[in-house]
This record gives sequence, structure tokens and C-alpha cells, in this order.
Amino acid sequence: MNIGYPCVNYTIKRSTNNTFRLSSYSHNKVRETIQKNIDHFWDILRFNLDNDIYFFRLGSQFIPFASHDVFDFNWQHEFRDQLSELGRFIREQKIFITMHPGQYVVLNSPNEDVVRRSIKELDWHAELLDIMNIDGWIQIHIGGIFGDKQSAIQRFIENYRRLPARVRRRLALENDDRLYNFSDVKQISERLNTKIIFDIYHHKLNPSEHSLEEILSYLKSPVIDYSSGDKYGRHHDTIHLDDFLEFYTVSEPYQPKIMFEIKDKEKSVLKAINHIKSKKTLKTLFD
DNA sequence: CGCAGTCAAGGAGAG
DNA sequence: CTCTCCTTGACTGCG
Repeated sequence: MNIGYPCVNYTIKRSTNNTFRLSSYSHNKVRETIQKNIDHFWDILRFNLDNDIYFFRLGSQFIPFASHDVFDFNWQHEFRDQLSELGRFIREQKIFITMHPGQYVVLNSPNEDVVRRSIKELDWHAELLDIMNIDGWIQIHIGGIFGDKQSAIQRFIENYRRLPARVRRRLALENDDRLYNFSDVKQISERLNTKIIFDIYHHKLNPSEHSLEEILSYLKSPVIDYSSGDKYGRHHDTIHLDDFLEFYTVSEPYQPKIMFEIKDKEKSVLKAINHIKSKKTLKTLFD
């Protein structure tokens, strides 16, 4: 099923986000950690297939410090074969992968150095996905406002054009919970012809005039970040099935890919999948 | 071994 | 001005 979770699996205690402190940086540390992330990634993918999960978000620490100035390690060469093999498996099994670089990627910052580092960060994500030769998306937010939203958007558009083609091909814009809602993202995405990842909880906190069904039918094959929480923006610790099933019933006709951003990760995904399957089984029995 | 403090990095908003 | 929160917790020194 196309319900996934990000980065970490607590059941099998595996993470694609193993890292280390900058103070213990060394060639060997980088090599070891990347190897660990690759190994854990394999374990997670196998767990996922056993459990009918075909969607996963790869952690942005997969190559730790990859865009940092001190970084000096030819991971592309050293891990090319392993990464191609991983990629082949992902293609064959038709697994969909996304990545979501952190809050430090601010493409529309007025600070040129922040922009430069953001581009560098996005570029290694794209390079990794290219080496794996898979159709992975890289999702980011628009960024800050800096006192004037229109010029912030204009700056986003200008800086987008500076991105290497391999980044642009994969970039997906996501609505955030305070500054850029779905309608802002839609407008920018139409200017730039980028993909969109729709975050349902951000939409609840920072709504636009569009209804859920309008949004789902607008997005050709919707990829959705799904989470829930209270009115203060605190995330729930586990899936609230009633809410989710209500959303799922509306969205199912659009065949969305749904990323659960929920603290207990795969546990919530399994709850949801098992529930949906048992409902389908019941339906078949009674039809 | 478990825990608390800290970690490369940006920006907004609350207080 | 300082703190907190956000992508995504994870590392590590200390007891």
C-alpha cells in the first residue's frame, strides 16, 4: 500500500539518519556511518515489503555533513555500486522514495550564503537519488517572509532558476503551517512547473480557500504528508484512526501516496493498513 | 548502562 | 533579547 513513514523504524530499531557530532568528524567516521545507513535502509525496505509498505522517506543525514565545508569524502565513488544495487531493488519493487531536507534549506533567504549552502544541500540529495537511479522527490518549503512576502516569493523564483537541473527535476514544494499555504505553493509551482507535496495538517493550521477534494483532484497523483494534532500544533503520538479513515475515504479515489508524519512511525502505518485491509476483507465477505 | 545536555545550519513569533 | 519550534531525533559525556 502507498502509506509510508519517515526515516526511522522503531520496531526493528533501524534508522537512515545515523550521524555523529562534527567534533568527531573523520573520513572513517563518514564511511562507517554511510555504510550503517545503507545497511539500515535495506533492513527497513525488507521490513516494509513484508508489511505491504511501498512508500518511505529517506533521512537527510544519510550522507552526514555532505554539504558542510569540512566535508571531503568521495562517497559517490566509494558507495556507487551499493547505491545502484539499492536503487535497482527500489525500482523493481516499485517503492516510492521522498527526501525532506531540514529547516536550514532556505532558498529565498536574502542572505546569499544561506542560499548557496541550501543549493549545495539540495544538490547532494539529487545526486544520491541520481546514483540510485530512482524517481525520488525532494520536498522543501518556500522559506521565510523577510518582511515582504511578494519579494520573498520573487526571490524564491529567481533562486529556483539557479538550481542544477538534477535538483529541479526532483523538487516538490510543500505548504507550511504558518507562512505559505497551499494556494501560495500552487501559484509558485505553476510559475516554475514543480511538483507539490500537500501537507494536510499544515493546511489545517494555515488554510487556503481550496477544499480537500479540490486539492486532491488538482494534484495529478497526490503525495500527501499526513499528520494530526491539537489546535496548538502539538502532534499526536499515534494515529487517530477515526480521523484518518475519514480522510482516507475522501482521498482514496485519487490514489494518493500518504506519508505518515507521526511519532510512532511504522506502528501507525501498520495500524492504518491493517484496519483498511480488514475492512476490505469484511466487504468482500459480505458482497 | 541510562540519562540529560547538546548538536552545522535559519527564521518566525511569543513572551 | 531569549526561547521554542520545526524536517527527522541522535550523539556523547557523565554519573
